[in-house]
Amino acid sequence: MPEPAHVPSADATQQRLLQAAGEVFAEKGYHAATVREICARAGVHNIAAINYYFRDKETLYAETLRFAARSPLYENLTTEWPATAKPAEKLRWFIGLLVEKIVLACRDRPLWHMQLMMRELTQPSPIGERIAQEFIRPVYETLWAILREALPPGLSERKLHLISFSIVGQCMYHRLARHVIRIMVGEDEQATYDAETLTDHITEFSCRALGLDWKRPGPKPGTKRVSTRGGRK
Amino acid sequence: MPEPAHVPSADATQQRLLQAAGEVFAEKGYHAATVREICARAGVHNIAAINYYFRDKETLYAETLRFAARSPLYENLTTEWPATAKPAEKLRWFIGLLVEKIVLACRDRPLWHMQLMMRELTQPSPIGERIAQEFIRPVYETLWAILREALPPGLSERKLHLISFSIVGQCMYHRLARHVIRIMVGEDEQATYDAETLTDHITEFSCRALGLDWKRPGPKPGTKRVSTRGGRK
DNA sequence: GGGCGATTGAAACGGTTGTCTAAAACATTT
DNA sequence: AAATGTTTTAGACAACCGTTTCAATCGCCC
Repeated sequence: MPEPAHVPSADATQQRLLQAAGEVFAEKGYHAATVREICARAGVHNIAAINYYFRDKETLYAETLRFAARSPLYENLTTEWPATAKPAEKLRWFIGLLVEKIVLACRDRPLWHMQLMMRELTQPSPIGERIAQEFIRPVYETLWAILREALPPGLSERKLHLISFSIVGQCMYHRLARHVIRIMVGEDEQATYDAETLTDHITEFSCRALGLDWKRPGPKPGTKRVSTRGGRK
Repeated sequence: MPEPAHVPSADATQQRLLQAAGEVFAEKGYHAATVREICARAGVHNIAAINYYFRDKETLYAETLRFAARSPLYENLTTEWPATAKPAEKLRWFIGLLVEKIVLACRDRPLWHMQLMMRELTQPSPIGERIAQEFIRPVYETLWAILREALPPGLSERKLHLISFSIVGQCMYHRLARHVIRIMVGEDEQATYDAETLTDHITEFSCRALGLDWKRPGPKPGTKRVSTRGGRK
C-alpha cells in the first residue's frame, strides 16, 4: 500500500482548526462563536483539541487574528515609483489597493481574513488591539507619504489627517456599511460596484477635491464618461 | 405624607430596564450582553423582571432598538429652504446634521442610541433589520434630493449613488472607525475634531469634488484658513 | 380590614458554555 | 517487541446562560 491512506485529513488538524476558527469568529464574533461549532466545521470530532493545540479559546482567537493580519496588502504596499509618476497616479494606485484588498477582498484569499480584521478595527477587543495597530499603521503612512508629496508643503498635519480620513472613509464605507448600501441601491446595482468602478469614482472625487488633475487611465470606450460638473465657465 | 416616599425608583422599573438594556446592548452587543448585568445596572434585584415586563431577551432588544430609532434626526430632516438657498449651503446643512447627530451624538441624548443603531447597520440582525431600514432611508432620500438639485440633470442615478456614498462615507468613518482614528492621530487631536471642524472639512472637500462653490459661513478669525490647493495658475 | 390584581423576591430549572481529566489509539524510536 | 512521546477519544466538570416557578409583598378599591 504505497499511500498512507490514514487520510481523512492530510493537513494537520491544528491548521484546520485555525481555518475553521477564523471563519466562525469572522461570522459571529468572539462571544457568539463556540468551540463546538469550530471543531465541527474543522471536522474534528473532539472539542478538547482546541485546548490541546491552543491553550484557550482566547489564545486561539489571538492566533487567528495574527494569521489574518499577515495580509498580502503589505507585500504590495511598498512600491518603487518611476520618477515621472504623477501624484494623482500614486493616489489612484493606493485607492485601488485599498478597494481591491480590503473592500472587495473575496477572490484571492479566504474572505474571513478581512472580515475578522474589520471586526477588530471597528470594535477592538483587548486581545487583538496591538495586532490591529500594526495592521493599519503602514497603510496610513503610505497614504500620508503620497499626500505630502501631492499637496502644498504649507499644509498642517492636522489637515493632512482629515484629508486622509476623507479618502479612506470613502473606500471603507463600501465595506463597513455594505448592508446599508445594499438596502439603498439594491443587490443588483451593488454587484456592479467592482474594484475598477469604485477606484475610478473615489479617485476622481478625491483628486477633484484636492485640485489634482487626473485622467482615467484607460479610455474604456464602453463606459460613458459622465462629468460631475462641466468645465467652469 | 405629601410625598409617596416609596421611591427607590420614582420612574417605572420598565423604563429603567429599557435604559439599562440599551447601554449594555450598545456596549457589548446582543450576545455578550446578559440579562443579569442589565438588571444590575437598572438597579433591579430580580432577573425575572425582564421576562415579566418584556417577553424575552429578544423582544427587549427589539424594543430597545425601536426606542433608539426614534431619533431627533427626523425632526430636523425636513426643512423649508428659502428660495435663495444655494445647493452648497444645503449640502453643508445636511453634512452638519449627519456629523452632529450621528458622528458626535453624545451631548443632547444618551450616547447608546446611536451606538446601537450603528451596530445594527454594520452587522444587521434579523431582529432589527426592518427598523434599521426605516431609520436610514429618509436620510439618503434627503441627500439625494439635495444632490439632484445641485448637480447637472444628465447625471445617472448610479453615479448619484456613488457620490452620496462618498459624502456619507466621509462622515460615518469618523464614527465607524473612531478607534482607528484615535490610534492614528492620538486622543488629543481627535478631541479637537468637533462638529464644526468636521462639517467644514467634509463640506469643503465634497463641494470641491463636485464643483460647487462654497464659502465658509463664518470667517472665524481664530482659525487660520488653510487652502488645500492654491488658485490654479 | 379584607380581598385582589400588579409587582417583586428568591430559588431553581434545563441547556449550553469553556475547560479539564484520564484512558485509548497512534506513531516513532530503542 | 518493548518503550516512549504524541495525538485522539470519551466523558465529566463547574460556571454561566435565559427562562420558569411560586410564594411574598405592595398598592388600591369595595
